[in-house]
Amino acid sequence: MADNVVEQDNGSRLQRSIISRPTMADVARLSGFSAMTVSRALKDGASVSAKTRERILEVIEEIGYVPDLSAGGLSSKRSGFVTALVPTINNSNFSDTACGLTDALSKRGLQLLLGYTDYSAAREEELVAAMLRRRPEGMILTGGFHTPRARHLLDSAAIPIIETWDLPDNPIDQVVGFSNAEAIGAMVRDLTARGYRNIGFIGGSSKRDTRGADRRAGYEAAMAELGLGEGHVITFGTPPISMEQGGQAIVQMIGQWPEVDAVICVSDLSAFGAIMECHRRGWAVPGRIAVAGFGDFEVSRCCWPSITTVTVNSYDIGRQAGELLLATLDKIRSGAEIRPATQKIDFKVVVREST
Amino acid sequence: MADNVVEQDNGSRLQRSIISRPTMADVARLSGFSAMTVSRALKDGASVSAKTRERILEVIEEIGYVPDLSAGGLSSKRSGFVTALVPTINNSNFSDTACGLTDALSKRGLQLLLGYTDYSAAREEELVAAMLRRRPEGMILTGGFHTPRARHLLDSAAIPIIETWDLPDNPIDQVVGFSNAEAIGAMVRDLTARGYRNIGFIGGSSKRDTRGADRRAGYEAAMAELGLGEGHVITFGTPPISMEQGGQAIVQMIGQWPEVDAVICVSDLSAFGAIMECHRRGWAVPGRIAVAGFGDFEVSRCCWPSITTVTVNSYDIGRQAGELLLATLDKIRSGAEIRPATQKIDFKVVVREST
DNA sequence: GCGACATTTGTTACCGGTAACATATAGCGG
DNA sequence: CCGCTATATGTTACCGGTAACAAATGTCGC
Repeated sequence: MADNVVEQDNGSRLQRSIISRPTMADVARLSGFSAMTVSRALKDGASVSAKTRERILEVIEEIGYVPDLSAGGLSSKRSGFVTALVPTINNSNFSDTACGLTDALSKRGLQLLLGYTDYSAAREEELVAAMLRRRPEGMILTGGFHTPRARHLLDSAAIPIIETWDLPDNPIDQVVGFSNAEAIGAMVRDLTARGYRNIGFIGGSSKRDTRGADRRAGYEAAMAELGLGEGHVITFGTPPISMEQGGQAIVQMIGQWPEVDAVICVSDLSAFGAIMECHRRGWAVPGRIAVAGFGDFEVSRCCWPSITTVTVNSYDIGRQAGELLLATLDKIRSGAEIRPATQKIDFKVVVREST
Repeated sequence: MADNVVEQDNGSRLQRSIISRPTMADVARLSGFSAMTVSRALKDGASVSAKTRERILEVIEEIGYVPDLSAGGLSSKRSGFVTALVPTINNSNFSDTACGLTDALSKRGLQLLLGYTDYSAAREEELVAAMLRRRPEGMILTGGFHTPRARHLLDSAAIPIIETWDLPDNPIDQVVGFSNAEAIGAMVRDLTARGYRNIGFIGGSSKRDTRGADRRAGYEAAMAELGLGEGHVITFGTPPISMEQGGQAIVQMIGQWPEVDAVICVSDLSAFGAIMECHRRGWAVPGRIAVAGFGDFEVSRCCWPSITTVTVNSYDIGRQAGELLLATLDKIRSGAEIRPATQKIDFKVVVREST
């Protein structure tokens, strides 16, 4: 695919505007007030007469002044943003969480700066270091596993940290999450109650996806607890989880353990891939084999058969984390006592056609 | 769902560290060098003796100094980041573009700051304003439609702007995209070549998704050109496009025009929803009706029947936009002439089982 | 019309770095 | 061992705002 480059003729915007952008001093000079008054006019709640503010805003509009937040932040020691790190942005669970965060934080004028770690603790470490250089007022992380250096950086950052989507054994600070192991345990119990006895599990082979690993552990624990044997686990490659992996895994599962009558997949995406592969091969779902997923993705609601899954209010994880962060910032400012706490988020097994 | 709050007992990290973070001056004092030398030690390519740098890095490590980029940027007039605005992050097309951008930009140490507009020009305007206050070195936009105020802000920003995923009639600056109308035209021709004659189109009713509107226009143009009549269009609600909407739309399509033998959907997501609804109702795809989508999402490759679609290298849009931005920044710095250009990205109709 | 107080505006210093220029030190050929 | 150049380091000013305090102006009751 050779690229097709077409010249345009709209002049050169950039060369026209070599002159540097107007600053607050320019506004001050042109309006006849001091820079400080201009600064106040832009901040609501400051004491500036209506007339003055009006005049200043006029000048601002006229010369197209745009305040520089990094200069302001340098002086006021408030950067005005919060960082969130998620494994991947292309996953409705995490993007919903990001939306919840944005909504909660924007109420107080805080911006969200998003980074994605690609499920890699090393990249998380890099991002933590890179983000801290911009002095976020708080940080939201996904999961409880971090490199020692990342943890050290976070520990000395002196800003509120919230870990989400998990219940870490040794939390840094605050937590908004749930137990992935328990959630899968609930799914195992639900399948058992419906009469399935030979329940398998399909998940990633890597430990990079720690929530995936927790889910597998939850499966194994529940199987043992219910006296259903050691279980049958098929693993596939590294995250992010793909649909295709689910398809391959279920073929392997049935090949290896034909007696398996139900499979729990680490994610709806792999469950979907598994179900589609079953269609292709003429294996009825749930007649020949039942399939359940995790995460309540849109595809599970919409596909046929619709997929039994564990639903978690992803948006709410973000919203609650955002609100907790705001509350913590308030406490820091007011000098109130900060008590690290864990907010547990509820999950629920949603039974659909696939089981 | 009541939230379950559990107190923890890990001490209060935040209250311990009220003391302000170390600055470059602290490093300077402790290492016995001047702040400027510390600054140079942290910048590669600067003339600092190996011994000095080593000593300085030692101190930095010891006291946990983290440089403040906003202070540095204020002085050097280089913020070190670029902003990209996408309609939504929860769409593999745009998130792939974001990955391509990240990869291209990180080669030169630029960070990507992502914002999502929710397909709203008003929110785009807000984001443009908010982002410009942080002085990005460039900005990547999705599509060519912006509010007048957003356009004005961008025009006076004096930074390179790249519009993507579209070929705007009146571009701001540089463009990396393709014609959505042409792409759908190619799909109409492909279906025609396969013998389909009554081709319908399913898309959003809102103009917010301008790429969606372009695709519809491309459909209508191609139908007229091929003498296939005015076509049959069913619209559903506002973006983001959901799978469910596709399911509802195809039922309406068949109800209204039973003679339709093929449907093009504005996105693979709605195509998928449509196909699943057909399954449910026992309408064979493509026997009773053929269904095509747009965007080559994973679900189309994996589902059964797999979905005929238009594939665009989303990652490459990002990568190329990133590289173009870097090249433009170089030109600005070297004073070379900047010629706004449009880089056309290729698209391709991928025929699969659903047609 | 005066003093007490509230409101509005100005001044100065500083946030934490880096550019630009000045100066000190090292390396090196003759 | 000198003088020249290259390299290493220091000094000063400034980037664009805001905090903190000072000063001026306005308001109001008596």
